Amino acid sequence: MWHGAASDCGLLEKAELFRGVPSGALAEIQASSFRRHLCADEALVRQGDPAETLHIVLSGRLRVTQTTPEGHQIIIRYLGPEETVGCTTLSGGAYYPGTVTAVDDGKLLGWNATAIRQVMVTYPQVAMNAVAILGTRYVEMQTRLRERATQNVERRIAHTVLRLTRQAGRRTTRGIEIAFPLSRQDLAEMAGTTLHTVSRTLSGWESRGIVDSGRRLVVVCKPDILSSIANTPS
Amino acid sequence: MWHGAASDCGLLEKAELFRGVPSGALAEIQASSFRRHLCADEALVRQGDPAETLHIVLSGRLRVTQTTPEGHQIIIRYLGPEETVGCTTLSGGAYYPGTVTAVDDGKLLGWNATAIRQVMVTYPQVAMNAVAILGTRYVEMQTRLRERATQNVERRIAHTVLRLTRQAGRRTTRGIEIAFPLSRQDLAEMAGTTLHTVSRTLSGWESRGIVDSGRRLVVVCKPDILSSIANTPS
DNA sequence: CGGCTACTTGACCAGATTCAACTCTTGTGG
DNA sequence: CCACAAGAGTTGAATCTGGTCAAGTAGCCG
Repeated sequence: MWHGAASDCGLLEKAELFRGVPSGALAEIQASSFRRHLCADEALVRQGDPAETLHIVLSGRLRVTQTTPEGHQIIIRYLGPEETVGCTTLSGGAYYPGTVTAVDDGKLLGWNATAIRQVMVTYPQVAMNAVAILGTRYVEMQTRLRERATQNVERRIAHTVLRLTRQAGRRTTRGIEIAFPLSRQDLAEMAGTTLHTVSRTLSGWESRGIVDSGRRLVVVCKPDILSSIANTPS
Repeated sequence: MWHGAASDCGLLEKAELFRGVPSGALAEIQASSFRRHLCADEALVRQGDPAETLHIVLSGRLRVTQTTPEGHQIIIRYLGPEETVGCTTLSGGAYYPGTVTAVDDGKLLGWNATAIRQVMVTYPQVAMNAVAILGTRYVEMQTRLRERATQNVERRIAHTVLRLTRQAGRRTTRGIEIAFPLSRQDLAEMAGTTLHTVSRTLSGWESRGIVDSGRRLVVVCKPDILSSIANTPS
């Protein structure tokens, strides 16, 4: 669907950062960009490095993580095609707050900090889009923080899985499948729990026929029941 | 210090949203604004209402909260002078994700959605500032989420208190005092715990001479020891 | 003084983490 | 092609942090 669909012109027009920008401008913007290929498990930016580039995803999927000094890791989010990587560069932060790693092989388009900031000043629509992107992510984080503070593990895992189906769900005969490799550990780092608890919870759901999961795979068979779990007060 | 210092001209020049904007532009921007007074405990915007206005704080302090359908509340942040209220309006969200209430009496300047979006398009610096503000808050939320996921209660409370001293700390003879009324419940809603646990924790610190707290009051006597608590792996 | 709100503290309990042992997949190299 | 190592997942048992319940004290305002 996404893969290979991007011809050489029109790479930018669908990107969330460049929506609504006139195509003449897009050509000029693209002229200042560079291409980047990324293999699975390769890091694009590292936590703590100076924030010097911004990328948009053309194909593939990336994972954004943060690691504490003690070595605990959490997953901030996954990014797919059309999305923006390295927002810190947009907002003028000095260092990347997290690490971005490829989950699949993928292609990206990149700009350095000064180039993209110049683009924002020249084309206000890009700046407006940037505001919208960051605003959305900010609210998303608020929601997750609230979930973490007020819900028990099962509900949080349910929410996490549902969010992922919305973001990267693929219809199959068995149900909605999360379209990239996702381990118990990954889910745990998103929901703020341990892989053991995730495993137990998925096992429970599996015995009730709500999900069908395997090695690095989750398929939601009964999304409605999962939503009701996600929304039932503990 | 802040109170009353703002004369009629130059209200905007210090606001985080309008930094670096030429003063001619500021006058024009201010012309499209309206004033608003707010009494303690009065709500400025309500969670779920259409996002129609943006404000900046001239004086006083505000609290941003989110409430779940079940009635659990969390505190997203406190806002003081120069800060921006209702960022959702900037980023084009349809509804306010949280409720903003006055902690003290205060004065604000407001714009409606179309006016402020027009300002951003006309003066790219404002849009750039908006990107910076949202970027900072986004990273802040990431940090809190990570804390919530990886640290025990005591560390989280310590971090919360330290953040508040940085944001609204006032030097006194006893130590650094948080300069607005702050109950155990408030701290609990920020650190993601219960007022009981906050109370117990503060009692413990008090007996060690680290803090000195009373009814809706927290004074940090030994900030260095508190930092070490905040940064010691559990 | 009485009523209200904020705060404190003890006892108990439970959800979730930790520890530990084991199984199932998958991929690799002899 | 099979063996085996490494990675991923499962599950039971013990433990414990922090929440819940309950009862009481202290400060504030009309």
